[in-house]
Amino acid sequence: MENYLSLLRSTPLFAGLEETQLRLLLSQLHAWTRSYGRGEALILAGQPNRRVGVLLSGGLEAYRPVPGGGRVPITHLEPGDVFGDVLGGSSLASPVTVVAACPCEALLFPYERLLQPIDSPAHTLVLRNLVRSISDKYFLLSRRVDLLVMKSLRGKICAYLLGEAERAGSLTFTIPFSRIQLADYLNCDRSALSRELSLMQRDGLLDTYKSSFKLLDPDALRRTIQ
Amino acid sequence: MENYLSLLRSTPLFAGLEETQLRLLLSQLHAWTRSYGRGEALILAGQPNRRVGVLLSGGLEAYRPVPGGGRVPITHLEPGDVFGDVLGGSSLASPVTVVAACPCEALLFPYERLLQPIDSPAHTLVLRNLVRSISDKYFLLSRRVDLLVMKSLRGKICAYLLGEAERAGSLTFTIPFSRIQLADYLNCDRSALSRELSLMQRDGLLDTYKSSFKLLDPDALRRTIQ
DNA sequence: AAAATACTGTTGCCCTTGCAACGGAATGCA
DNA sequence: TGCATTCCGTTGCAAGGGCAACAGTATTTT
Repeated sequence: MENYLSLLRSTPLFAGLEETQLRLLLSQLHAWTRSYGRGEALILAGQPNRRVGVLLSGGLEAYRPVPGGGRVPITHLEPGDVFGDVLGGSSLASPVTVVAACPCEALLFPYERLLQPIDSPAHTLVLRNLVRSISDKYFLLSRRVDLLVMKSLRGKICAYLLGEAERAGSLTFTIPFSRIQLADYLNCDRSALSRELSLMQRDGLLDTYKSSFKLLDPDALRRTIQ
Repeated sequence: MENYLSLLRSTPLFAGLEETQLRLLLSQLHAWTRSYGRGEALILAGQPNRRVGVLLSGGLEAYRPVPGGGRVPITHLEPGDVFGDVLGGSSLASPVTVVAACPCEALLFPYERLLQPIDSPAHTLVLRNLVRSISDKYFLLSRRVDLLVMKSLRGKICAYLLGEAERAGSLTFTIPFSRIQLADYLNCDRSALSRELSLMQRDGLLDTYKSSFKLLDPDALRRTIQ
């Protein structure tokens, strides 16, 4: 854990803490670290989750299993990202599953510790950070809804790609999805996605090869989603 | 505001506070009350929002405007419900609009006040309540996603009605939507919704008149969503 | 290197569902 | 009471897109 103090201080949850503050807080929170193998679940949908975690190394995938075997990808998690925070306090079953995309290490601590009566400025700060972190997750999910409610497949694709371009700050970018994953993300059929991407290339809207995209006419894309 | 102290003490945000604590906290938070006329917006999508509100009387509608003129209903708010909490801290534009469904009164206070360094147990408690409140909103949105990703219209309807039946604790219940609103909520065409409901009645799955529903074969509904 | 597996593009079929138009019922306004 | 408006169910039409099957390429395994 010592090796990760500087990483932790740059995470959304522990931002703003001095190293000594952080060290003390971690012991107060009864935090520990654990390793996970590829494919191992850190949070399992359908089961309550009473811990907060911060990813220290590796990568995680968060998705929502849907009845019928499908899955709705939520997000990728990278070192420094927080997970389990949204489930806090509630003893309800988690709606999401979080699995290790590769061998990982994570910092964990019981959620109650965070919500216990507060006795230090550091604790206060972290609680405020927690609020921010959960809000961010809400916004992320909210953006998913934007895609899901688009009436046409092309609309979904346009909205998604424009968002990615904006995030990348460039019209040429790489998405973190394979075709299959992207189809899951957009909640559409894989072959239909391939077909529509082909048509969009034919229409001169974009170029794509594997996970690389180049938007040739972003204004046209914007028009199709109005 | 005095009239509403007991209501406030029963809200998710102020639960657990003594009356004197609450009175003091409200002044520390610089809280005030305001009235809104029917149709007036309390939060406007696209604009930042720096306040938290608690509805004291009347009713609110929260929805997400989507490019193209449509809207995605999020939830109804009733007295005691909190709004604006998810936007907290962030100065980003709000993704949701909250409007008064009828003449309303609301308690309001600046978000920063909540997040300022904490000096009282009451403040701590409210902050913990805030975390819970935001989490609940996340779960609510998450349930929306469950409906939106269903592949067939009948699946959406089944999932929605089963959820409402569970909430009501009965197979006979009334939904808080008109047909048009329900179509918006399920993100489908109104006439297609009417058609499918007719077919489901023909199939002996349910009875419906206006906003009243009676599920005749809940197991069959469960099977269709698998 | 060969074989097996996974990923992606292509295409035909056809069902679901969005769309538009219409009529009747209900509600609100004058 | 009469008129205007809104809401809801019905239906014909067209097409968007899900589904399945197949082929080609990339990747992994033995």
